Amino acid sequence: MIDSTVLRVALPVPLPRLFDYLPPADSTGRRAGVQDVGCRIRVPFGNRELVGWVAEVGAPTADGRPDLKQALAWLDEAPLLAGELRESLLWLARYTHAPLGEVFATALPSPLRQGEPLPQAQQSSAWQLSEAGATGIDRLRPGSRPRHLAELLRAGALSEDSLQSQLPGWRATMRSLEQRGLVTRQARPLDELARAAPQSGPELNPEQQAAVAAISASRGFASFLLDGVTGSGKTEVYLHAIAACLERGEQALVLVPEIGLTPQTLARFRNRLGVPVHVLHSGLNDNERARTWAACARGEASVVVGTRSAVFTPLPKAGLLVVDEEHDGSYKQQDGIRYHARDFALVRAKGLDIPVVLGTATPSLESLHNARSGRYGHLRLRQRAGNARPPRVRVLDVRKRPLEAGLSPELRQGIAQALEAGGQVLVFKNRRGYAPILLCHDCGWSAHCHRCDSPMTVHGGGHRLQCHHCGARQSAPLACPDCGGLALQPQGVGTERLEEHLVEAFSQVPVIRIDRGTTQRRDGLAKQLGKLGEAPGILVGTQILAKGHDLPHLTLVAVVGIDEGLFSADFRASERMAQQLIQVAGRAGRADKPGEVWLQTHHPTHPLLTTLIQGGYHAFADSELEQRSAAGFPPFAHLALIRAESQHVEDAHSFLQASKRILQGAGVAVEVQGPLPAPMPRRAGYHRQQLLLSSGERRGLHQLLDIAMPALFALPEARRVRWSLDVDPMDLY
DNA sequence: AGCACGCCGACT
DNA sequence: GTCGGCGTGCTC
Repeated sequence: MIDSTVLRVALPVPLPRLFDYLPPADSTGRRAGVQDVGCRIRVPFGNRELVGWVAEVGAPTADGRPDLKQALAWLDEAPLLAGELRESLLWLARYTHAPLGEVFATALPSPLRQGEPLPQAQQSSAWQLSEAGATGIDRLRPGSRPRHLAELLRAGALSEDSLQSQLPGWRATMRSLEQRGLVTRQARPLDELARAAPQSGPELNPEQQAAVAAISASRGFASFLLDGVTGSGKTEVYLHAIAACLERGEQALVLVPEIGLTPQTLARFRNRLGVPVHVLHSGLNDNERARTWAACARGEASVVVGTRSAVFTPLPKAGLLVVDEEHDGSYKQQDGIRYHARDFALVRAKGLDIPVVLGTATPSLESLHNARSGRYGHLRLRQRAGNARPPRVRVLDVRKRPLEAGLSPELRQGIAQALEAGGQVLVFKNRRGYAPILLCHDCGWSAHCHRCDSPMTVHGGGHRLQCHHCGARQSAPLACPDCGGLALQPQGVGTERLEEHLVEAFSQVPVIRIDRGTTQRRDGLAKQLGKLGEAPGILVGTQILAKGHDLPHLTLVAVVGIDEGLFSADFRASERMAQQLIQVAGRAGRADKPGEVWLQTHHPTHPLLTTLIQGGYHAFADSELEQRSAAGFPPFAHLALIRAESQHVEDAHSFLQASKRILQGAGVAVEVQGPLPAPMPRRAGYHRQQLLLSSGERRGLHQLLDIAMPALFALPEARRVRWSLDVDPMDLY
């Protein structure tokens, strides 16, 4: 009995417990102790090997088995997950009621998860313009690839990693520039190269100054809702607050929504801050992620901009967290560990004892509620920068009006006028594809997905069918499968059909459709928008158009078909619709050209619309918060959803039934509803059912889940279904 | 989640 | 005669 120490290890398996091991045999004389908590370790598990994290070190538990296996090897000298990040992840595991090992696995880039050593400092070389390149850049043909690459480098040297993410396939172009002596390769560390004199930005207006002052004045943890109308210069506020943070030698982390991370945004951060800006998004490869993670862990990276998962970046010298567009739904992970990056950012800021800024023009009702109740500082920016005027909103009542491709004659005329006046037009329709339904006019049959029981969307001008829920594709039948008739007609209007119609009706100007179908790549959107230039033209698209790039020549935004959103069953549908409407409306008009928003609807007197249009987003939010309060929905109640899916309905149902018995037997006052069919009762061949838990007290909800989750894992019925728990579900799907 | 063990159908 | 289907049981 030389060493009775036991290592309690968190493993990336869906089992709600730690696993005990004897410390590995170690020739270096390493003795296991509390200092090893957070180190990765390789262990035998069943008949395979896993990488786990030492969560606790201690004496063997009384009920533990006597025949412990020995761990195989240490993978870290010093803990990889320590201090604040470890504490915050422990919190996340408790909050999501998920196995700790799975939470750790979610937080780490995959090479580190798989046991690779922490990468060394950035060694990849960087490229910069030579003197000849800096002077000769204007001689490169505008719009060409070499010119584009040279423009990227004009802001300062770039590492090969960031080139890879900004301009895939850059190497060939770079080689030709190198042969002409326009660029040089540098092996020096990127930090030295990229540090440039920060450029100054526009002068801040008094509201922006007040916001920056409030953020910079806070010592220790403080949370702010930066509630600023579109175009009010929230980014300027971030930049000033970050600059102040950099001056103190501290790190800043900026979270952005999935489609908000554009090369333009990055260039702006790089130019204005004068330090390397590290990027983390889904397009990076594993090694790039691991390198950036390591650079942050060592405190070498001072500014990180990233999407959802960047919230797990280690920040030993943290000074500021920013969550841009905090209302955006992409911050919530919808599978695996269902965390909300905005909420977790608050936990991290608390743990790091630094300020966190949530910025948006359309605050989530949760954040607004927190701001109003005094939990967050409420910083408001009411003015648009540069004296731009808010767009004028006009509601078009289309009841009884003849519609062509869903457009009324008035709207078509409005578009024509805007184009004639030299402006650009955005037509917003939140429905991809040609038409949402293929209907047989003879017998009433309509095309449904076999695996989802939901209508298939018509694509390809009427020739193809696609299920937007599971991705299934097939060609459209020529005759009705039911009655054999030839009267199959696409019903309703999607962006594709709108595009078809607009191309025909406005053949003299370019019509560009932008939705998930046309814009796969990250830089694709910029390229497509570039095609429009400054000349009159039409953009047709879905919500992907609601944010991101500046469209300075846009004078008319036409919103078509928001009526679906007015009557959705989901409790967050109104909020989402209002946010979408405000965001897309915010695209219209800049300083020199006032913008207009035309809203085509069958429900011009719907209270939601009238409140939103007459009173703006905050008036809408007031009335919506009242309704949430009355109906017992967030932020006035706290929800958790247990979902189960299975090939056989009975399996899902009996698991949830058994779960409900356990939940109700726990003696905690939490309302349990269900089992009910989920709003998409069948998806990709699986039957989906759910159990909704709600409580006025967050504490009670968690108490119940603490008691019940181990029992749910142990249910024999659990093995026959795919199930998950979602604390704070975004939608009840 | 993986992975093995285990007992019933159509094929080299 | 086997290869392989997925039910069920376990992982310190």
